[in-house]
Amino acid sequence: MTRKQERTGLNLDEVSKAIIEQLQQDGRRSYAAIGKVVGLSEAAVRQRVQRLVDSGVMQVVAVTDPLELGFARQAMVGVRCTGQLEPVADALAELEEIDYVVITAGSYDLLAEVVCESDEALLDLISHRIRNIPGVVATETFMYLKLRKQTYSWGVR
Amino acid sequence: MTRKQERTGLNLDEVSKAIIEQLQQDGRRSYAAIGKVVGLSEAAVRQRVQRLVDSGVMQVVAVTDPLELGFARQAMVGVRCTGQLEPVADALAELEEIDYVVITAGSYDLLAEVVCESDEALLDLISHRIRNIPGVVATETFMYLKLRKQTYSWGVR
DNA sequence: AGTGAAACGACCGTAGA
DNA sequence: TCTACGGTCGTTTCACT
Repeated sequence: MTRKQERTGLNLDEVSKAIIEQLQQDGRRSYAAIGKVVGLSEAAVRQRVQRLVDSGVMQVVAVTDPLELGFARQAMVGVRCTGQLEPVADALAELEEIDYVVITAGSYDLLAEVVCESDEALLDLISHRIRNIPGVVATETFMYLKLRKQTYSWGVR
Repeated sequence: MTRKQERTGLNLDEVSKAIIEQLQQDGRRSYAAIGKVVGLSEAAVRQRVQRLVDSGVMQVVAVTDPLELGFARQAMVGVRCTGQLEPVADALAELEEIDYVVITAGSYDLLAEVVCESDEALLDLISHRIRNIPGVVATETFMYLKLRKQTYSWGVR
């Protein structure tokens, strides 16, 4: 029941939401410490986290700041295509400088976020590798000037 | 020295990269287990992780799947403005349905990613709350049809 | 799904190089 | 910035509900 709810995204209970919230604040917080906050034993918290991860609702991962790692150029690239969109999305997804690919409805067929070391690397990526993908007919690039908000707290708020 | 390198994003050493890689695979992996892989003691790994987090290079957090949590509508919204961009970015950042705000150079001044439960919630957000922000003159919405790639592995690849 | 208890392993502070 | 070490706390397993 709760399994089903978690798998289908409906009505995750308050305790699991509270657990997710704790791990959004600090992914290494101990199960025991979380248990004290949410009112559950350590083992119960661990089992719930396990279920949340196994069912694909949540994962605990390291996220890094591209700027701090020397990736000074970021941009969103809007892509217009002919024909099927999935093969183009797949080709974009294979490029290591692209961390995000989504098929959209709107004046672009796909959006891809790119992370590069330099303008030259960005130019090479967009001009040669992206625009040479079969089916791509046009791209438009939105250079990032300043990232203002980035939160991973979906569904808890 | 290495501190400075980490803070400025230049030449994070191979060991720290390996530690980040381990934590990208599993943010809860123990320091001791990471130490075995990267060839360092538990305490050394702990100290390096601490430094990476303190310096803002990395954080370990829970990330959730909006679809699994019942947020069925996602979109990227391109925003055109008059005047200063920062106040508009700030206003967008305050909206809880918006998880990502970036100031860009291109045919939009800002891009914002929105996560909503339903079409009605999305309409209310865009039509009333976003478009009523002072300085916003136009928006364009790209509804997400399918998320194809999302990676947090910047800088390790 | 949850608790409690005991053995084990991880974490943390500190000292020393 | 690393290792070594001891005390404390967290995790794991299991029996039980």
